[in-house]
Amino acid sequence: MPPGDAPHRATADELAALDALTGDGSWDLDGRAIALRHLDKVLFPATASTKAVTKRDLVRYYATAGAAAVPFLRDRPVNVQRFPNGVTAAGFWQKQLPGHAPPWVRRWTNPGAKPGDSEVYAVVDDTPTLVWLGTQGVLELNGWTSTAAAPDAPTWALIDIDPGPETAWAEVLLLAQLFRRALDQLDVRAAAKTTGQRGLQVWVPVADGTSFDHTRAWVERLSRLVAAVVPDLVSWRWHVDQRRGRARLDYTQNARNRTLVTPWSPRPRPGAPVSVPVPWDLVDAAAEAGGAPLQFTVADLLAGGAPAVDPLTPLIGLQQTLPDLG
DNA sequence: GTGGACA
DNA sequence: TGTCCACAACGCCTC
DNA sequence: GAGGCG
Repeated sequence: MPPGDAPHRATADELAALDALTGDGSWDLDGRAIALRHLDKVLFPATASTKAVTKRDLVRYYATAGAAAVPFLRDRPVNVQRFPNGVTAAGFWQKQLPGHAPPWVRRWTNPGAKPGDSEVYAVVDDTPTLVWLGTQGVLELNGWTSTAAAPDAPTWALIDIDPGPETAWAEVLLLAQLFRRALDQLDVRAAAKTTGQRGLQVWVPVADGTSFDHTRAWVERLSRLVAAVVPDLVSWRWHVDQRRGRARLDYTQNARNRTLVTPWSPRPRPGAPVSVPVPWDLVDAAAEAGGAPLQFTVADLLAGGAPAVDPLTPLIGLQQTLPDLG
């Protein structure tokens, strides 16, 4: 699929065919035949506030959310977290694409792989590939920050607000707002997304050719400026037990083959939370409400409960030079 | 979820 | 034939 | 250099 083309979103007919499948079968999605088994297997058990999510639900989610998620994955190697027996059983990371993947899954060979390293990565260029990963029990996708064409050149600078055990959600929101204020003053465009857990991230699009050394140093610098405003909320200690429960602003993810969870990826946690881009006005509203939750689940999104606007998609490919921070 | 290495 | 097993690993930091 | 950290 050429870059810029809208990825496929499952049609009503395709979804009806998925619902009608009993037992093992093959599902035709956008011209690709996807083998499906154990569709009623529970991958996320029910919680007090959520219903169980089955493999059929997950496939349906990927088939519909692919239209939003694939633009963030396209042309990038992907690292995945797999839970073939559901989120309550042991899972594992996978980088190397198994040889039995369908031939239409795009492959990228890492020229920087050392002996013993993963060499062949999947590239999620279309919705059927995403759905196939779902059939393999992929419950979290981590796309590279750089592209297959230029693996040493990030396209995003990533700000990761990682709360400690003593960090309140309202404080996470405050930190995000402080980043936003700083970015506004610098005339830098960026958008936030939930992580599906307790943190928030701010993604900053950067111009082609920017280096990881540059994005990492820039995010560290900006994070230290923000932390100086609220020194009691942030710790710069390396060891967890020396952070006194405070938040960490983790700039070190800005490196080759270091990844953060992809927008619209589920998280392998009870309730099937999803990492969702959120407009700044939603961050502000949650903060003004004293720390109202900003949490979206697979079930919420299947029911059409996403924010009305995805503020991150319009930033894809924005050629932005990071300003000098003095 | 799947294939490969063993018994 | 069945059962066990693998399926990631970089840069930063402290000691 | 080893090991924690994410």
